[in-house]
Amino acid sequence: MTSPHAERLHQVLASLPLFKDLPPPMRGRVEGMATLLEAAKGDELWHAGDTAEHLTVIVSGRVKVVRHADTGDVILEIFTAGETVGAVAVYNRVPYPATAITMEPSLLLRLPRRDWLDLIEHDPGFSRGMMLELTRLNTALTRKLAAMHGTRVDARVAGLFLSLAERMGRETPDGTEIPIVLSRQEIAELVGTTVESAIRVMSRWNREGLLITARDRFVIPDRDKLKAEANVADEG
Amino acid sequence: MTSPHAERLHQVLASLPLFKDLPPPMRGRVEGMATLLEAAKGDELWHAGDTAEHLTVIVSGRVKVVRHADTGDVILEIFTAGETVGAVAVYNRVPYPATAITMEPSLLLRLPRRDWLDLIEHDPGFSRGMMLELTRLNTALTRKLAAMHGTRVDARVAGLFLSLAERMGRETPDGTEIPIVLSRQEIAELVGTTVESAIRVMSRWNREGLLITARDRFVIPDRDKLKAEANVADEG
DNA sequence: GATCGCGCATGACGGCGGTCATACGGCCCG
DNA sequence: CGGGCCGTATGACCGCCGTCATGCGCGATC
Repeated sequence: MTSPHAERLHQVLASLPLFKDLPPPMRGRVEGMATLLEAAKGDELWHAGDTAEHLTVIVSGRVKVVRHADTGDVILEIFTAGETVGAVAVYNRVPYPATAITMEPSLLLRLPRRDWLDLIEHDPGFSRGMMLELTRLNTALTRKLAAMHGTRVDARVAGLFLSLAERMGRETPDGTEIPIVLSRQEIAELVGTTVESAIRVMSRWNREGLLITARDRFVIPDRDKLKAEANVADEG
Repeated sequence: MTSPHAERLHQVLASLPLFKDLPPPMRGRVEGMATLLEAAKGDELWHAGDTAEHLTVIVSGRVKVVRHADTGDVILEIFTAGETVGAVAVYNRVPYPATAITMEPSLLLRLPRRDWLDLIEHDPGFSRGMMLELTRLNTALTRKLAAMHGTRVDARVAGLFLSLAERMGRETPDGTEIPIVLSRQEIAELVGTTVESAIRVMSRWNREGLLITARDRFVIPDRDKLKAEANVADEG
């Protein structure tokens, strides 16, 4: 029973906020049901249309959820460590409405649908957690939808990085640092434009020192200047 | 106790799918908690940012949920009789993320938050209904988000009316009839464009007989032709 | 009936950004 | 080491559509 895998699972469950407050006996049962999955960068966790049989929790790494459109793909949301992915589809046993792809080497916890439902039914904290997840996703989607429409590409990209700075930024002497790798292609899909347009904006800001692209991170020297850039287009 | 209002409430609850399968004693309790509200066309049920204290169920009429953007408003969704509005916000006691406005004279049922939560907790059908509502909204939003982005205005408008035809269309000898009044302004907000662009598309289709605007309804003589119009732009 | 307001319609203009083409550096792999 | 692939970068073109302006028809209000 103390295989390397089981041992690791035990540690993981103890570290995840979602599980660590669970009463020990219940957590023991979860250990018997869940499985760990290592994924390389770019792996497809599932494809739009697949049936949802497992709840996925991100232990480490990042996962993007992409919706295919005829004119190109759109990244709906980026999820990071500690968050769950695809909860809506799993709960209703509905085909996934979008595709999930890892953006880095990631460690994932997968919990069979039925066991998760049990958990929800017996632990009020779990169902509350799911509702919270749902509302967050919902408001994020509505905000994105509203931002998408009239606003210019510059403004949308600026908004993207400002929200990233808020969610995972770290203050340094040089400015706000966003420790994340994001290809121009992904930036484009996040704000709903083409690669070329994304590149144009990013390289211009690189020249002007507004937003610097480093090897493994982005740096915003002056957040207010970037915010100004976003607002210029707003007042249309 | 049998005031006109109470009498009417009794009838309404018996007719609403959401309540009519409730065990009679429970339904009796609901009658004591809920209130009816008549709203004229254009009334604001609530504004984005308001705290959500009541669940709203549409008895008759239609309600649009609008998100304000600096460049103009976006209609996120249109709800019709039998559907609930704002469930997410009410459940989590979170400020409404968007504004709700009636599109016609409407009759609304309002249920205090706490009573609704009680209902959910004691009637499994209710919680299941809410989850369904949530997923529907979620998938609708993601679809809209994907459609919004590259596609041309023509295609988006065509998509709008095709989905309307599916949701509330009736077949007649003249084609598919959509019994709904929708101003050009509202069409524009639904597909995320300006009034002028919406007008241009609509009047062109009127001339060409693709989509006819009547006094109180729209008519699609040939659904396939409209679908073709939507696809022309797709293959970008 | 005169006036106002609102929704609908149409034209002119200009710019943002999508499309196409080309180029360059880094990395993997034979 | 040379070749192919991918991500990044930059320029040219042009078309969709957002913006502004103007006009018309209809219902409402006095």
